[in-house]
Amino acid sequence: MKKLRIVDILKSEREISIGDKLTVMGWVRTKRGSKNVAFIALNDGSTINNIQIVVDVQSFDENLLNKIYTGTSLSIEGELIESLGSGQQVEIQANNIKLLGEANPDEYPIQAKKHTLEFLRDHAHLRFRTSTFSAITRIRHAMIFAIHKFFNDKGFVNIHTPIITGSDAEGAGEMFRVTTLDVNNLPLTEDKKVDFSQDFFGKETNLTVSGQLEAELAALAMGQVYTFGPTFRAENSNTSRHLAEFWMIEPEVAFYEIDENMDLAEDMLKYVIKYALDNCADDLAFLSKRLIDEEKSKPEKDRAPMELIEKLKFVLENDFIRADYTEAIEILRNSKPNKKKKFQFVIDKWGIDLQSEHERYLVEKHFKKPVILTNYPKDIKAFYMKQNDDGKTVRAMDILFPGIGEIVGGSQREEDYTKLRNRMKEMNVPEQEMWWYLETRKFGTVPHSGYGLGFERLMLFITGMGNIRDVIPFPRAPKLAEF
RNA sequence: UCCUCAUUAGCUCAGUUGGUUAGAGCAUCUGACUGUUAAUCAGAGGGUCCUUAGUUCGAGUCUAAGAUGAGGAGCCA
Repeated sequence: MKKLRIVDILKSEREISIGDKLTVMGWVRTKRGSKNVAFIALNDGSTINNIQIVVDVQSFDENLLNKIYTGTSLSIEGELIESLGSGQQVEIQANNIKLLGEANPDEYPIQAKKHTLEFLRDHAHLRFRTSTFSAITRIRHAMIFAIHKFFNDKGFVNIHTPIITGSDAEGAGEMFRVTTLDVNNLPLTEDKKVDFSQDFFGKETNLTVSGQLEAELAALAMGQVYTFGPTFRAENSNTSRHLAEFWMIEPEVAFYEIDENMDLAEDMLKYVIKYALDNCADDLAFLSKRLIDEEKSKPEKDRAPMELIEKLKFVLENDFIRADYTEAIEILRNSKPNKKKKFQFVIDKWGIDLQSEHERYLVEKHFKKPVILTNYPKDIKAFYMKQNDDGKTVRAMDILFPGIGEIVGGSQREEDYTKLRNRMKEMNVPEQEMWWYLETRKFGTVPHSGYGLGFERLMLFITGMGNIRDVIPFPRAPKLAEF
C-alpha cells in the first residue's frame, strides 16, 4: 500500500486517484464525532493543512477509538474519497487504524486551541506540533535554502569560518569562553592568573561573534564568498530582537565598492522575500490570518498598516531608500518629534549615534520604506571600515527595516595597510593578535566589501512574528537553555 | 543591566472597598445528539491564588524582598 505524505495527498496533481488505497501517518490535531461517525484531523508536518480521516465508529474497537486524542500518533490505512463535507475536497475513509503512540490528555499540554507564544516557549519540545510553529519551521527551511541558492547562483563560495576562535579582538560584543580546564580547580601562573597555556588550545579561546574577518581572508583570494553559520554573543540582552546564539549570513566580495555592496544586499533581501511568496504561500497565508486576529485585540492606532503578504510584496516592489547619515541627521533634526522634544534623545549635533527611536522614525514615519544609511561618522563604527577622504566618515551601510530596525550591517573594508594599522592603534585593537588580518593588506590588497545579515531578524520580517525566540527552534538567551 | 507591567484550575482569563464555601470559557470525564470543521447541548470533577517575610481580628486583594515572564531602553545582527 502506498505511503503518502499529507502534502502529496492534498495537492492537485497527486500520484493516486479517488478510490485508491493508501497509508498515511501523523499526529491528531482534533477528533470530533459520535457513535456513528468520527472525524480526525491528522497532520504530519509536511503542510499547514490537515487531512480529514473519516471513521465508521461501528467497525472499530471502542477501546482503540477512546485512546485517540489531540497529540496521539496514528497510522491509517484507507481509501481516498471525495469529501461529503464542505471544508475539504478529499478525505480518507479509514479501513485500518494503528495507534502508534498515546497522548494522555491529562498530561499532554498542547490542546486544539490557541495557546500563547509564551506558553509554547515553555514547551519548546512540543511546539513543533502547533500550526504556527510548524509554519515558521517550514519557512525557516525555505529561507535557509533560498539564501544558499541566491549566492550559489551568483557564483559565491560558501566558507565555514571557525566557531571556536582564538581572537578576542573582533570588538562585536561579549564572548562565551571555551575551555576544557577544570573550573573548580584552575591552574594558575606564578602571578596568580589562570594559566591558559595548559588549556586545550594552549591559549584563551571563545565562541565566535562574527565570521567576517575570516571571510575577508577567503574573499581576498576566492573573490566572492559568504558564510552562514552560528554566532554567539554573551551580552545580557533581554529583548525580543536579540539571541545569545543566532545564525548570521556574511557575504564578502573582493573588488567591490560600497554601492555594489548595497545592491547585493537589496537584491538578496528581495530574492528571499520573493522565494517565500512563491514557495510558502499556505504557511504565509496562515501566519497572515493569525496576525490579523492578533491585531484585532490592539487599539487601532497600534495596528500594522499592512497585512503580512501585502507588506512583503510592498518591500519587493519598491526600491530601498539610500541616504547618507548626514542627510538622516538633517531629516531628524527638522522632524516634528525632535522639535517638540518627543524623542528621548533629541538630535542636536552631527556625530551622535542613532537610537532605535530615530531609526524607527526614518523607516516607519518619514520614508515608509526600507532605508540604507551610509557614510557614518568614523567614531561610532568599527575599526575595519574604509575611511572616506573627508577624514570624518567611513563607508558603513546599515539597512533598516520597519518593525525590526537594523537587519543588515556592513561596509566597504579599509584596504590600505597604513590607514588600517593607524585606526587599530587609535581604537586599541591589539595588532599582534591580528597579524594575519593585517597581512592581507600587506600582500595584494584590493578594495572589498561585505555585510552581515541576522538570519532570525530576517525571519521576524518574513513571518511577521514579534519575538525572535519564536523564529528559532531552540532559542538561547540569558537564563534560557532548557531545551 | 535599567524602566514599566504581569503571575489565580491543564490552557486563556475575571475576581468589587481587605470580609462567608475563589468564578467563567475551553480541555477532561459522564450522558444526549449529529457528515462534523477549534462540532453542539446537559451535567460532573478539577485550586500550593508564583515564593518568602510582614501589616491586620481577617490577605487572591495591602507592604517588602526574591523568582519567572512580557513590553520598552541600552548593546547589536
